[in-house]
Amino acid sequence: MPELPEVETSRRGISPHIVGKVFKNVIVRQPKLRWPVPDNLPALLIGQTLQSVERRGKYLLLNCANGSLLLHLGMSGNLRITNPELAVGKHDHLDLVFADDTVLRLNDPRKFGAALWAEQPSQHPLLAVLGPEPLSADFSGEYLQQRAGSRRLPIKSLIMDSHIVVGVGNIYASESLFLAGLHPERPAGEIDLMGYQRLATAIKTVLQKAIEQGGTTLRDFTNAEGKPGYFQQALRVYGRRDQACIDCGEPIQHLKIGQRASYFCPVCQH
DNA sequence: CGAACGACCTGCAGGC
DNA sequence: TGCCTGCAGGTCGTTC
Repeated sequence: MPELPEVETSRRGISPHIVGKVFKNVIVRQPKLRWPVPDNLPALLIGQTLQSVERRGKYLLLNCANGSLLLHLGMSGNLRITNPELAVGKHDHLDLVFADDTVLRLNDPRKFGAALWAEQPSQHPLLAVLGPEPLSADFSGEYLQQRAGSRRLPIKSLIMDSHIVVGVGNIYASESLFLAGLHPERPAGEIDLMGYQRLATAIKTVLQKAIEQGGTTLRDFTNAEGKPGYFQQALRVYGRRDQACIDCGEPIQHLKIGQRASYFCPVCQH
């Protein structure tokens, strides 16, 4: 489910229900996620007040006075607000129960997600190495060009590297490159400053728009809502193999780049 | 150092 | 209906 807009949407969705409340119970049903869920997580959280919910890249930080719970949703993770009466389903791995019986529940079929503890989140090894937030002023064409140096890596792989910039997943990478008119296989070191400025702007535009749309995702999310989401209208290339380019009519092409499906217009992108 | 690739895990669609 | 293959929003760790 999640790229940055989906994680941000989750953050905004859960915050009002849980911030300021006291952890009453922590139920770990499946500790084997991407990394083991710490044994002492209940002891760390119970009795603490949740002070705020922040996002860093695709991580959510549930901040308490004694440290932060880091949540990552992997490929298939989902958070929702529920209550102790509602039946526990398959892949409901973690429940955070608050004093008023509000429950924040993590469901993650593929178990690529994570629930970790950090006393100082910014120092945590997974967070300390992350690149800038794409919507911040730190992220610019100049920055991208500087990080690209003379690397031969395909540009799509570069912008999906969280050490370079966080939050650009497989869908939005294809979409951003289309907006910027850049071929996804272009070696990063070959792109000039103007190209990088277009790309940085495109990434910001695509992510911002997706957040505004509520970060709708591909299958599940839209079905549950019963509405056509952001993607049906707004995806310009992703998943549109052999369909006409919205700008020039040429069939959208499909490639594997770094093991990931990539979509682009061979006429509009160079 | 950079680049490529396997690994983690489940569910689903499509072909036979 | 059932079996098999390939594919899916992420990203770390290993190898060359």
